[in-house]
Amino acid sequence: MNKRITIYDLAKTLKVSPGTVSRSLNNHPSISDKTKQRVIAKANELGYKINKFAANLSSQKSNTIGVIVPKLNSNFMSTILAGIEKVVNEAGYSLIISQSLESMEKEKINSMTHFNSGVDAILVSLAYDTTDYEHFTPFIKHKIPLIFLDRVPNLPECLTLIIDNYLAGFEATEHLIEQGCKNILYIGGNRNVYLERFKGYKAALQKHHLDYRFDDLLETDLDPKNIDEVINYIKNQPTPIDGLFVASDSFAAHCIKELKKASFKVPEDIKVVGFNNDPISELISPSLTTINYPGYEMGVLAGQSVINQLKGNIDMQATNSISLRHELIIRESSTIK
Amino acid sequence: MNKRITIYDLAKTLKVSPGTVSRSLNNHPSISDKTKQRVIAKANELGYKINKFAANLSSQKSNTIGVIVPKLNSNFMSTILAGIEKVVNEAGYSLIISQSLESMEKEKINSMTHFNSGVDAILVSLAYDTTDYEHFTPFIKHKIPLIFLDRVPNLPECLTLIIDNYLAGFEATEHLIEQGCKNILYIGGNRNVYLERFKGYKAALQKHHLDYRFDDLLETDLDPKNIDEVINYIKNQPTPIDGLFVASDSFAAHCIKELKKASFKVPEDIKVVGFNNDPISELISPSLTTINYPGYEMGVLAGQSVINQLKGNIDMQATNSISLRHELIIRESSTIK
DNA sequence: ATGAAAGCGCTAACAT
DNA sequence: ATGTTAGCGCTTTCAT
Repeated sequence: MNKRITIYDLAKTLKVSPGTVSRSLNNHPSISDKTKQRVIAKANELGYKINKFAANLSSQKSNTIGVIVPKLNSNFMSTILAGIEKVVNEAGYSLIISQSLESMEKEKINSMTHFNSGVDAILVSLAYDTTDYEHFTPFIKHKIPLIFLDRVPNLPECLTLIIDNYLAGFEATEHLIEQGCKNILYIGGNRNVYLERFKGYKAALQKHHLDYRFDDLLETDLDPKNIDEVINYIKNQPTPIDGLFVASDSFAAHCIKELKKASFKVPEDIKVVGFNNDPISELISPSLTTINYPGYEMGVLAGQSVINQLKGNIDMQATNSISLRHELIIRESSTIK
Repeated sequence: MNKRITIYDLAKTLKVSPGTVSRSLNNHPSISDKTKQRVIAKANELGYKINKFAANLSSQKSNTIGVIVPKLNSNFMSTILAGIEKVVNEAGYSLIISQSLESMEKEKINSMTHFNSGVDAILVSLAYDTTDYEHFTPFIKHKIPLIFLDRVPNLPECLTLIIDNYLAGFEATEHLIEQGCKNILYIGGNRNVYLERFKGYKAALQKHHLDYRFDDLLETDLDPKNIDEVINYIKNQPTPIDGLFVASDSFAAHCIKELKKASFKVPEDIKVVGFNNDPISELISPSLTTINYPGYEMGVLAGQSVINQLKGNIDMQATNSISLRHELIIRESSTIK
């Protein structure tokens, strides 16, 4: 194995100083074009490869951005990640991705790891579980850009990217009401984004003088294995439920499937609205009315924001919370022709 | 800002050498328990944090594993990634993930980046586009573990994780034949895994003395926007097509939807088999017969393999290709009760 | 069991 | 425009 070429080797063969080599390779303005060419040519010739370990140590930067998401294998999250990766990759950064698996403990460990690895910035979508934010203070103290997306905390120091979950929940619910539903059930969590959606749901019902319905049972984690409980609950209501606002498309799709099995007709007996505009929503039948959540755009925006902060392009003090536009997409599951 | 504590600070306050501190922190056997305790206690007290940049430079390892996938936002890939992340995270490694966006050029750049960043190992699923593998030779030359999954090249030096796409294609097609299909169309690519599936399809038809059908048109990249071409093709066949083997569930779901719109009956007129066992497959109606592709398991196995190689646990010379078990899952889209 | 010290390869401040 | 040099903070070999 031919040993690795360093800038010292280049310096020696080119009869210049290591500093000149370093600057040439980094396209430093104070080096003459001629020298730069020479250095670069020789570097290619000898197959020089930078040693990032040394560069990182010296500059105390890693050109690396950390990401912590609840889970990788969800259409929504992987779409966001795709957007982030595209933007930061183009800007010359790499992404270190870890998942909290919805556990605050793991989130803590992951953020420690990221901090220790010396990420230049970090993007986080919180675990469902997360109740305190102590584990992010190292980033804040060291002025490492910290951006939250989708599932965000109340930390005034950080940029957060969200949609208006409250309003989205309100619109979804009001749409059901407008379609004639009188007895609408919310299925989803009651924290963070889910809490906001729930609040929007309640507000819409109140506005229209309807009772809201929520059962602990239905603070499901939206895992398909809990579908039976939900269906049983629906079956056993004295006043029949005629509308469902489900906080995720995937779970909504499972609901529709099981409701059909249980001989409910969707949308005739029960109208359903989901959330996210997951690809699944337009493929099931009836196709699912849902809230479009611009995940890819959010990822792109997150990427751009973090790059801006790293480049010092923008004074982020001003904007510390950006809300993306959502949209109600009306399909068959909530409308009768 | 209180400046960062180093091992020198610890050494000074503890009146030991930096070497002792370093060894204590790394749980080196030749340090007495007592000293270790003292060092660790003081480290916690002063809030010592390791500087990975320095540690990496010194040890020339990063505790980092690179991953290149065609795209992040596919259910299949993100499921694999979830499996990988879980395993390597537990083993103390971080994942640097990048996407080639199905372009060999970007794959090249990404692999250079990973190489330069000093990843300890790299996992790759090839771009559809990739025809040569030069860009992986640096890893091989430097004996950096290189593992391919799903979309793999013919490189005898590397471990590859796959399923038997040929056999899966064969079984999917033979299942359609057994259900009475005489005129079966393949929809998918004709490279790499898709080529294998296509070959399996052809073999099944040959075995049963049927003609195979394949049109350039239908070397679609399985993007929903191409669905119209496919449907038109099907409509315009002199002998009606009665079976569809589609190389992805998501595209199969779109096919079914559009076929229904065009008043074809699935499965009565046309039977359909997909590929992957995407969550979508059991939610559409009719539910989709498909090949179960154990993505999460493949991710876990990839993670374990790479950890084993890094720890030198296993002699991987012997096994350089592992094939996971797939499974035909028969649902409504291909069977008439 | 511990200490001393030589790197690891690059960056950047300072000097020329 | 280029050279010099002092780190960056840790690991690890060699000595004790």
